[in-house]
Amino acid sequence: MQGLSSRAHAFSVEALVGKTPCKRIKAEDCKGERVAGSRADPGEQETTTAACTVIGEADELGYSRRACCPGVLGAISDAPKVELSTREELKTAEAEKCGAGGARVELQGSDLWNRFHEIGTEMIITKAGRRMFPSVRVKVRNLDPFRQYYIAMDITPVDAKRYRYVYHSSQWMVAGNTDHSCITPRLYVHPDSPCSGETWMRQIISFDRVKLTNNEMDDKGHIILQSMHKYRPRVHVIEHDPRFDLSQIQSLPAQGVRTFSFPETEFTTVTAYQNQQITKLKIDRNPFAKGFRDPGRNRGVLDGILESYPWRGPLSLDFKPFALDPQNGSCRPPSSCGALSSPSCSPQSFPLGLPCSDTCLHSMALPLCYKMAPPAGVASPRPYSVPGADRLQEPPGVRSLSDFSLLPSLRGQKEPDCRGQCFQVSPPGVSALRLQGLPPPALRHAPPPCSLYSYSLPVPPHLASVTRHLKLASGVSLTPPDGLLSQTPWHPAINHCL
Amino acid sequence: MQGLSSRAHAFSVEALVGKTPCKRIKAEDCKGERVAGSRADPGEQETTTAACTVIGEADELGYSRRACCPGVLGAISDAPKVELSTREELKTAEAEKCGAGGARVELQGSDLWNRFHEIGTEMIITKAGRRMFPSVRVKVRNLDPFRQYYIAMDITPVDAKRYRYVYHSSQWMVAGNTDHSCITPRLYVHPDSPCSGETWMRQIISFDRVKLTNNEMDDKGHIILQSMHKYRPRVHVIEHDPRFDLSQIQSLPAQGVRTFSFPETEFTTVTAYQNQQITKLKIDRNPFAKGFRDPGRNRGVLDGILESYPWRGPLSLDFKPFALDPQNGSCRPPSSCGALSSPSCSPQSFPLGLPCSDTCLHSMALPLCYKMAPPAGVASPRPYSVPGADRLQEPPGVRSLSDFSLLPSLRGQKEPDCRGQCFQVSPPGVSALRLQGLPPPALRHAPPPCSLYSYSLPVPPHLASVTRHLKLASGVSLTPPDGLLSQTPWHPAINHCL
DNA sequence: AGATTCTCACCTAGGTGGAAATGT
DNA sequence: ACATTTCCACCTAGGTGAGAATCT
Repeated sequence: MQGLSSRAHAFSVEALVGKTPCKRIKAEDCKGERVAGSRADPGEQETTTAACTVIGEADELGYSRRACCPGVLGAISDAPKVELSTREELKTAEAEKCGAGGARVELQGSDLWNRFHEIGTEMIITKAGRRMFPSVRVKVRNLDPFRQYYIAMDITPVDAKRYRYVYHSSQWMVAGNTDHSCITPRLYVHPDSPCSGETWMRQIISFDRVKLTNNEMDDKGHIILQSMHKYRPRVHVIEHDPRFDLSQIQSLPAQGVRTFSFPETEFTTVTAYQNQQITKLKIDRNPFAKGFRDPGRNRGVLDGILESYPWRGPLSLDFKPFALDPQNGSCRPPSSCGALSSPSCSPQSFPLGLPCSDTCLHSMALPLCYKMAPPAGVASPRPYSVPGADRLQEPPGVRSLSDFSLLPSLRGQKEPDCRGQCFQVSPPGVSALRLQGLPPPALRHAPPPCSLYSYSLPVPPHLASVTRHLKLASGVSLTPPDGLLSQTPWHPAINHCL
Repeated sequence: MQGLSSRAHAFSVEALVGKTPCKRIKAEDCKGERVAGSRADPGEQETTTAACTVIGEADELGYSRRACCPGVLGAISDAPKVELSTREELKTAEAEKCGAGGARVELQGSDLWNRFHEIGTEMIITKAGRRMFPSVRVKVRNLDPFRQYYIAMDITPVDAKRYRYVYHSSQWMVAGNTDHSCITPRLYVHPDSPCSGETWMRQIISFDRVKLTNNEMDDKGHIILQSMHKYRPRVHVIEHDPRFDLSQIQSLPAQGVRTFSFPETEFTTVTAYQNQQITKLKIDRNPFAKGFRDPGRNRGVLDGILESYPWRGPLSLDFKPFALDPQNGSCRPPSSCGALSSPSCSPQSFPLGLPCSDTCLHSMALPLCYKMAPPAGVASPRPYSVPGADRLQEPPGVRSLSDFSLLPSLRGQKEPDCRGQCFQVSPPGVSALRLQGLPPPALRHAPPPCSLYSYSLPVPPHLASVTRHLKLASGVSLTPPDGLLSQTPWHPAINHCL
């Protein structure tokens, strides 16, 4: 708890008691203003949720025709409201097919979105721009493999209300009205655009790099939102008409656009987190917030040394072959590995039995592998995160070996969007390759399931630095502590004494 | 010198004596095999060099028709040879116009390329893939603004020889023959492709993220080369025919391709640097090798403390508004600032008069500005590096205010290629914005030339860690040293005592 | 003996929430 | 009172050459 903001800590007591599902104002239908669309129907797709709004195909009215006042396009405060069902029900909702043979978009990571949604998702907005967490990731189906498409995202207001968080009751309350009508929502075109339907469908399309800002004068292309308002992202699939140059596309064309939104991606914009449960979940799941996870905070040097000690003897954890889902802050075994642990957890969460963030182990099942020297031929490639790696339940046929028959071409990676798939987990080339449909041979040729890459146990930098520079200053090599800290402490060659 | 490899140090003595221009085997003309092309003519374009080879326009023979044996396409060992002239002469060479109204490609950073070329450029290749340094960056002119183009790069053998570096004479000698004819060179398509001529021409097109590998089984899309061979990169401008889907382009189309190469970008592949002068120049200029620059290496804690002391009193250097050219490892003032220094240099290079890497100050002219609190409205945006920022002599009209009249659209940035311009210097959004042609308001509204963003003086991590964690361990705040180290040591609020 | 691979310390670059400071 | 901004420690991610180990 010490990692949470003192304000939230002081005022949001009720939020801490049990599951206390935040009494949210409302959860809306996906139905937009003048566009055809209907609420998502539950289906069998395990972890995806989609609500569909069609522009262009089912309704020839173009977005751009209404762009004079697009700010309220998504405002659906007067539309029929639907109370959110439980997480389990939402999890099985499925994207409705939009027109015969039309594109189908499935939200990836809906588990995580739903965990936030239950509490009441908040997104920080800053003047400089802040990424979303979770970010919007989708899978698209039913595209024409040979057509070119743009895929884009925007964020529309859920209503015309301003909200205020009441700490005493852990609730968001309406605090006033807002006129969004003069604000043109910015369209974020996915950097891979344009791209063939085949390529889009082969990858997870990620909007990781979208940034939100409250700076109305923003010139960096970020999505401009107002703080303390409710919004929902939308994903647009835009057929590329070769007659027009859409490379500078700034608003949706009048035709050939299919729009999708997902109720669980609704969020409230804030400049500082209001609900402490949100803070906690963000810290637990966002890899970049790892520094705020409980066990590691504010420790002294001695604590650090103790925690860094290789308690399990001369072995280091081998996580590399596991697909790390950065959106979850956790990793999963690529095949049939059993056992337990996560690089997200501090070392002492295992044998020392110290407390670990509540969410940090919940989905983890990693083996404690003994360190093995990586074979020369496969040491360098980093983990290969298969599209849908956070979806263990992905239908196996989705990515058959035949998908890998294409030769890799050197299409420059549009990174580090990683073509939407890996978010700085796999190296750029790996994802580019994936885009091209060719897996590393290590995967094509049945990789040993629990092997072989040494995971760099996060050496607390203070320890490394302290020991290293005490050494430097004194001219004396403090071999034992340095040994404790190195990734391969028993390796005779690593103590470079200066 | 202590940073250099012991082998090079031991054997390459001759290379250390004065300028000793490496007696290179040969420097070749740009003329390729069966394609029209001619050598670059010197011109008035200050720092760019280009040799041009045309495929498609002037010669309808397509690359792909000869792709059965493309490995030797670029082999020009039998072509007329031209001794390289001095750096100054090369600097003024200009890209020849390829056909009436045809594209013109200019190499950016030819200064740096030439410095390497004089010595004999080496590029490390590894199994995992290694970036090039310098990387290929070009500016394209004379495109049809309204047409779509792909821009791609490949690397072709200069000859069919294998080389060996003779340390005693600091020379590369032929060590055997090689048959490249069976190897299809991989085509790296710039990630921004396809793009309108207008957009291509507005940016510097960078191939920063290209990686070279010696792994013939590479599946990550890197360019596969053989070690100890000579190569030269080529840049291709490919007209996009909307009738064909080039999104999976793997080899050059038969028509509509213009190919350019630059003599000074020739290099020899190595797995470890052979010529110590190359090592030194790489370390001096590549920001990622900063850790190997002389002054900072292998210092004790006391040295570090001394060096970190703000000798010029309570002021911190303000570098942020200066365009940092990562390819040069140096920065330049955006306007008329005088004075001197570079973030590449350790602080003590100024008042202490300690030795500094020879190249690290040579082009620098930075003012010592007193720290000013950044105005709230402009603090967040990072420095705005204008295309051609490493070209002070860029014709001013190249980027007039009228270029900035476009509205920024939210085209997702294809980063961190930074659309070729900034290489992780400016934030992605800034470069995206730049792409869209709209500068930050701070620039539109006449920014004070020498102001205002605090540059994070590189606090030696050992010092920060030592003081921080001694504090943590003892519970005592070591205010003075911490004050010395913090970015704003005189600010009362930054000493967070834990 | 020479070429290659591997691990490392040390960088760049930038994404987190906390907490103090600052608006409003 | 509360919203916002700023700065910071602490992360992730990954690009360097050095140097030892290993391969050929």
